[in-house]
Amino acid sequence: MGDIYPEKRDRKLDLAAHAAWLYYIAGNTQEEIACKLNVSRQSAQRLVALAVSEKLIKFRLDHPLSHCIALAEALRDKFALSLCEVVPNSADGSDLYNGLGVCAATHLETYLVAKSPSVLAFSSGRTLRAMVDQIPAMDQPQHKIVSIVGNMSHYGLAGRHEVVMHLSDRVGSQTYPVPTPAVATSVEERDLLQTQRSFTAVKALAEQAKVTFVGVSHIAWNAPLHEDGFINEAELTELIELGAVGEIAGWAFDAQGMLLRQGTNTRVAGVPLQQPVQRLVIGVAGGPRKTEAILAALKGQLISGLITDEAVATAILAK
Amino acid sequence: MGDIYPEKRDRKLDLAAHAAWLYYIAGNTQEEIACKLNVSRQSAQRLVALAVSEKLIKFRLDHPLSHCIALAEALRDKFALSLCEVVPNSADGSDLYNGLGVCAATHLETYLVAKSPSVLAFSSGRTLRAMVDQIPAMDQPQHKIVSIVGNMSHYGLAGRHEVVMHLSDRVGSQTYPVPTPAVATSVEERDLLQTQRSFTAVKALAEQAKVTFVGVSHIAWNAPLHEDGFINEAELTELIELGAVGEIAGWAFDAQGMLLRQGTNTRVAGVPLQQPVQRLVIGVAGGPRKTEAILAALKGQLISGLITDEAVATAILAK
DNA sequence: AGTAGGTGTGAGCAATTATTCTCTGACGGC
DNA sequence: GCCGTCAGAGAATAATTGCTCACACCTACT
Repeated sequence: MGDIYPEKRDRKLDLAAHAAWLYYIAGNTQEEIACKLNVSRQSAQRLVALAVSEKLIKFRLDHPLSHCIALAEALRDKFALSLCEVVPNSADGSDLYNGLGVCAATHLETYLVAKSPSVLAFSSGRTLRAMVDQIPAMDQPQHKIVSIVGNMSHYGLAGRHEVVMHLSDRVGSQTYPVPTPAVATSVEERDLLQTQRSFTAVKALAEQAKVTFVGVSHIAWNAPLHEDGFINEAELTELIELGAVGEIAGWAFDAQGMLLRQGTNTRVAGVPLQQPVQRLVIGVAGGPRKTEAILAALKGQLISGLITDEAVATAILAK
Repeated sequence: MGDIYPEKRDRKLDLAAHAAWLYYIAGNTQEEIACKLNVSRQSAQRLVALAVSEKLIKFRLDHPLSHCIALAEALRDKFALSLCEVVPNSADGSDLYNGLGVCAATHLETYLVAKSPSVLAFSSGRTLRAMVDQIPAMDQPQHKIVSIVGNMSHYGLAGRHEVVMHLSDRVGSQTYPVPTPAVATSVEERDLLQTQRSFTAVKALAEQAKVTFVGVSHIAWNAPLHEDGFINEAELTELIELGAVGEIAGWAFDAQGMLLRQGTNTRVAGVPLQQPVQRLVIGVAGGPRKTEAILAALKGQLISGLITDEAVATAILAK
């Protein structure tokens, strides 16, 4: 009688298929299915579950973003992120800042439109600037917008990719910029800057920020930190020799995401990063050059949220 | 500002896609989704529902019988059937009786294995005989097995495709055959037969049957009713001229499924059919020749359940 | 033959999901 | 500019679903 076993199992799978059809395709409830198939409601439930676990019924997401969603969820799982978004790459690779900006902006907006006052913190950079450019004008004076990074170069110029002032222009919130260079010329200068009343206030605010948006940059010969004049060539060389692969808000870290204890990191004038980060810090960054830096930031738990592009997400997951 | 509308809608669809992904593919609960997407639980529910209604998420049944199941459900809907099964056609078209038999037998078995006594009624014919052949031996004396159709030809021979005696042999139930010809030679003979004690008992039982399995046959020059000797050629010709396209348990009906009031129908010696049928009467029939007869039986509400094959189901739905 | 282990079933209950209702805020017409 | 209408969000509630348990049956092993 052994030969009736597989047959019996087949019959059950057929029934399960039928149940799954009725449930997912015809939209019946399990009670209706039970009735139609002449089984108890519990059995109907089991049949549906069986069909799912046996992969008799397949779910397919028919949406342009479906691949990105899958990547985002994979990243979220792998690095225990509170938030992860992956934006599609346009075919020609242009327009990346825009895509990231739009995506990050929608998240930022959810905080901005809230009526209850929040503290929102930001680093600077091209990507965050693209985000701010997507924010429509509004009037939300109840929020506090804090910069966690000095935005002047050594030469006193305002940084090219200033974020917080532009944002506060648009949303009318109180702003707390950090009127110092990103990297002080000496440890002593850094210490001095950090005793300033304005800096301690900013630091206290930043530490209670509901969310912090940060850029993630790579460190190499074309590093933005250098190109934008925040560090000089010698400092950049030193960082590279120390193994730096990326930087967040001026703080350089190695391939494992560990913040360096030497080089310019001894003189960064901004609010320190937590490692591992305890609050919601969303890294917004994309582009193949940044892949290693972003991966490192994730490994080192410097960020708890990530908004990136499809190519980077794919590359990170492939490692 | 009109141009932000479609954008807004897109964003919602993106979100809905994400929610659906998390729900159906990642198996998250709606609360987890709500948390991950930073929306309320209700909104998450709405997003999932939206994704389903917008067909963002597709369900596909990956099962050999999936097409048959879809056909069966379509038939069930169209003709308000309590039960409908469609069995696949084997590539070469052979083996149809077997397929129908196996399928019908599984339904019959569910009644037979029950411990509480039931009355089960049957007509006769090749297809039902194939069903009975699939029933394993068991010992269920509590049931009553009733024939609703006379099973003798005019010449006193037992019908070639006798059902109830074979079934009772296998399951050990009490049997109530109808020891008359299927069609009497005259109205008077029919009336006489129907006053017999044995017939009235059978009729009473049949009318309380939990389920009735009937064959559905076509009426044409190669009609089983004629080939098996239940009616002669003149009677067949008459039926065809009266517009008969099919027959159930000897009762002929036209293309609309209306039982004829003339011809041999005035002399059928079996239990009458209800029209429309109120109880569970399962028609078991397949093969392209029977398509019209089966369709008519459905239209005329002579059966409330159908077990047929894929080709017939497809043909019926195409009409 | 009797019993232990496994498989499947139904009941009841807990968790999840769907629906309904109400409210708020936005838009358009007057 | 004001009011009506209406979409969208949240709360309450109803319905559905999933889980756990206990029991029954069946198998296989002693």
